[in-house]
Amino acid sequence: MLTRIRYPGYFRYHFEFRSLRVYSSESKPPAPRPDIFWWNDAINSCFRSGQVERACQLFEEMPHKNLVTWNCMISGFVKNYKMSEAHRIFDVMPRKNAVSWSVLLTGYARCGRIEEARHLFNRIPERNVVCWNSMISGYINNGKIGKARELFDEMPVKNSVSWSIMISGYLKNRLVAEARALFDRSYLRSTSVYNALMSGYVELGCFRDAENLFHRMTEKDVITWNTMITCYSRTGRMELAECLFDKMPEKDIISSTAMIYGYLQNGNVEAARKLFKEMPNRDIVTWNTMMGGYVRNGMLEDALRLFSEMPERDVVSWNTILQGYVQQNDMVGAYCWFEKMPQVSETSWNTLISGYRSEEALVLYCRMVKEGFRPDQGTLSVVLSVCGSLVALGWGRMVHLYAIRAGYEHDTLVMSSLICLYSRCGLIHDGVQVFECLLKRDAITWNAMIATYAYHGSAIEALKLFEKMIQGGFNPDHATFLSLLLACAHKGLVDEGCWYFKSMQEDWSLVPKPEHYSCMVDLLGRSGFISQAYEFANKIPVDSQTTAWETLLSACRVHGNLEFGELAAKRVLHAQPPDGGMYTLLSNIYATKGMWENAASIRALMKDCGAKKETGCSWIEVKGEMFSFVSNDKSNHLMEEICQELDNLSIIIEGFS
DNA sequence: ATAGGGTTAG
Repeated sequence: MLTRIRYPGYFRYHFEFRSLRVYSSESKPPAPRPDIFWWNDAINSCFRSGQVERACQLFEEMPHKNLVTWNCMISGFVKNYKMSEAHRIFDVMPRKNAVSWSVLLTGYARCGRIEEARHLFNRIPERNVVCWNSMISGYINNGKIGKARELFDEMPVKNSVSWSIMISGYLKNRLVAEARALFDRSYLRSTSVYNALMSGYVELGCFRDAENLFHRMTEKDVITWNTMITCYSRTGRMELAECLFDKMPEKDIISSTAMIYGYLQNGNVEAARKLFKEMPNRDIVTWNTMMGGYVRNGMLEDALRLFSEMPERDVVSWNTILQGYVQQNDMVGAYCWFEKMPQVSETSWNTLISGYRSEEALVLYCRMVKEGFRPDQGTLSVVLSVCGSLVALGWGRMVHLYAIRAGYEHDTLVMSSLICLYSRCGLIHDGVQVFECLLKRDAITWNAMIATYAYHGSAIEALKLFEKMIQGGFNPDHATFLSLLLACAHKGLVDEGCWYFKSMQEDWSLVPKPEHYSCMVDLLGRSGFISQAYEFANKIPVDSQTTAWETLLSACRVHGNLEFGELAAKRVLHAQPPDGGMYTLLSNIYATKGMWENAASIRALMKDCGAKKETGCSWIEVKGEMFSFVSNDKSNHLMEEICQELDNLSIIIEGFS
């Protein structure tokens, strides 16, 4: 039950919204003549909503300007990525203070022009703490942690913000030991310094450290509580999140949104919906969270309803719905939606491309470049994974070259996708080479390499690499354990698999997802532990059980287990639409037991409900062109030669075995 | 009251 909730963020937003409405009208400011504060406020509002021209117009019109007015102009231009205008104002302003310098400096740092920022810093006549903090933060955001530390040690007076910046800087670079050491010798420990360390721990997956810190803190503010709630909700531990949520003295919009996110992540749509409805005020992120949850839970209709109800939408809202269409495999719908979007971002393109598992994805990628968008890490990663599922090695290598040229040679996301591509194409060694050459690694790259070994049946290599990952101080996540379980399943390492399944929960506080349970069903089923596998399948939330039952059914087929085979089949065949492959499996189980009548009746049933076994299809890329083949397909004019070559290959392969 | 640095939700 929610009691009083305060939503300061909302009120601020609402106020800004009303201000915008007033200032965006073409009419002159109302009488009596507004004072200088009014003008400055108006200029800020215009800049915040991207109305740069209007802000300049007000600046020209205002009768008297003060130092703050000039600083507002610099800040406004910086916010709108207009550095040359910002610098021009800075040059011509009659008087400057520390604010003027630090605003401009921060602007340059945010554009990646860190040298220019440093040049400005050197010229500041009287530097205060904020100037120093701005420069240090600039270095950190540009990946220069060493420079940041140098300056940090040099600065004559530090405040608690300085410590926060430096500690979270180390954590952004995964340097946990350095962050901890700095925290230990920090003499100014405000709540926000604790918060910086705690949120860094959460970000890196050091949940135990975050928890310990949380319990040690005597003065907690809203951010402290929210950070810990986020930690629990991201890791699916909703009972703990609920406990904190109920206990915290003052909830805000962020607390509720974090809870909603957690509920949705766990598929608990009802709890999320309830909380969402109870919230007296929402800002736009809350709506997007709720919508994203609907989409992830396959409820596009509900997401669309919310989309139409929400008072204001941003590009994330549009992208979320786009993701919904893509997830439902409705690419016609996705494309129509994409065309309707008032504004698209790189993410929109990436989402659309990711939906196409065919050459169309590559065509779209070309169009994206042609329309002036710069492929980012997400794009390259998506395109590489499409190449992977097409086993289009030629295309993949081309994208690899582009990635190097565009400066993504050491990007962990892009390189991980490349490793996966090579893995899909069977070139494990090429993947290893990419992995070895990386300047830095993260959980994603480790996962990619572990998955490679897992998929190729090199279970021992996968498990060894996992050990190295842990020794390197990286925290495994859901994907890591999925690969490990898969590796164990392939090799029939039942004990090891069970051990990892336990460890992921007990040592790493990860709540298994349906796919982990499915993997356990596979692991146990393949090795003939059919009844244990059955128990695992029953632990999966009903909506996500189907795959597990399919897995169990095929295990029953292998081990000729009729009793559980029928049980599993019953569950699978309830699923819509009817799946021909499953009927075939069950019928085969009957057949191997000599129960021909049952087998025949299943075949008849299959015919009745119109289920067909999906036709198998394979394809190959030759010199950039894709050729696909289905059974009994004679359309390729080289079919005779192809069959001849296949015969030759079969002879060679048999010679090996 | 209006301008600058850090930590929390998609």
